[in-house]
Amino acid sequence: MTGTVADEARQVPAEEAGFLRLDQHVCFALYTASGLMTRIYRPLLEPLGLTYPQYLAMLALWERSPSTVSEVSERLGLEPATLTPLLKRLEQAGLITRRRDETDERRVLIEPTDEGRALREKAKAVPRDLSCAIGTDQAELAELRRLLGDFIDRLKGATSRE
Amino acid sequence: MTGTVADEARQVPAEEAGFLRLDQHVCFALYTASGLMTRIYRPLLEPLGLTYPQYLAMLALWERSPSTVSEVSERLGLEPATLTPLLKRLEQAGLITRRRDETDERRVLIEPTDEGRALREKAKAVPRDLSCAIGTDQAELAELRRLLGDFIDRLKGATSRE
DNA sequence: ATCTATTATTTAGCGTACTAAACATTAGTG
DNA sequence: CACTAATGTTTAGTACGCTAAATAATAGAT
Repeated sequence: MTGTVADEARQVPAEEAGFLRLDQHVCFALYTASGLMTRIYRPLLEPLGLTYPQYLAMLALWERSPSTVSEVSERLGLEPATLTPLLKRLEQAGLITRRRDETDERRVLIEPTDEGRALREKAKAVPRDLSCAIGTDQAELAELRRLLGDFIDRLKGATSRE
Repeated sequence: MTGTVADEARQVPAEEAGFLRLDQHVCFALYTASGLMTRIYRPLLEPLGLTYPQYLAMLALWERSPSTVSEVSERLGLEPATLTPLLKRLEQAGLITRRRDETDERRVLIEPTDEGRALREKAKAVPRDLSCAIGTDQAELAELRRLLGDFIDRLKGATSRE
């Protein structure tokens, strides 16, 4: 089948190159984990009619609305230019409304519709189904969340300074 | 740790809803960390003329080549349909070659060109610059990588069973 | 040898995700 | 009360990333 990795020296000298190995990259582990995560969410979100980023946006809006595009952008760490088409699709689906703030017409206020709010009830099944699907140890999850939180803070520092 | 609950009641009852909070989602932490990571890589990879996924592909090919599209796909956890256009761009840039395997013409073999191999020398600066940029504790990084590895294994199990 | 099933790659269509630049509104200054 | 600067949103253009379906070649069984 794959022939596995027994003959790894097909290309790499290996004495100096350890740090260019894919497996050494934490970023690759994050990239992989994140991709797998959205892949697992897909079938769980499909009955809600949401993609994974759309689900995140609805989570943010269920917690706090109305919100401006900028607020949602800040919360999710996505550029406004990324959110605008996503929000338009949610509006198209009848889950949110977008309207100019009358007191400051630069802003666009985003708010779930009744239908959008009702969806929240169905969404409650998602975290349950998920933790059931991946059968995860709560303590390990908490530890992972803590480490990721610290790491994210560090990354944010690096992006803002650069 | 609810943290900033000051005005949280704009929308959420909060008694039952803890598990729908954005901050409770490990997937969101992964999503955020992964996004920040590629954002930090961007300026480091720009002088190499690579995007972040292209960098991952080159790492895989520097370790082992020639590889088929499927092998790279398997290694990176990306669908062949995602890789084909990415590889075409790398070919366009003169960094790799794509040719049919003459012994099995179903396969396409991918291999770095001389220029692609030469790029590896310049790439050595990237992990250094990165760890410098985010100034991270090695022990903490190793712990994060270990936890992520376990988590990824669990996720892979979940996707294959579904 | 031909038919079928399998494997491998590509195409088509949708939905993020980014940067840079355009556009619109507001706020501050003379 | 124009003028400029700042703020907020959208558009344009490029590059992932997925699923489903189309295409192509091989391997196995009659």
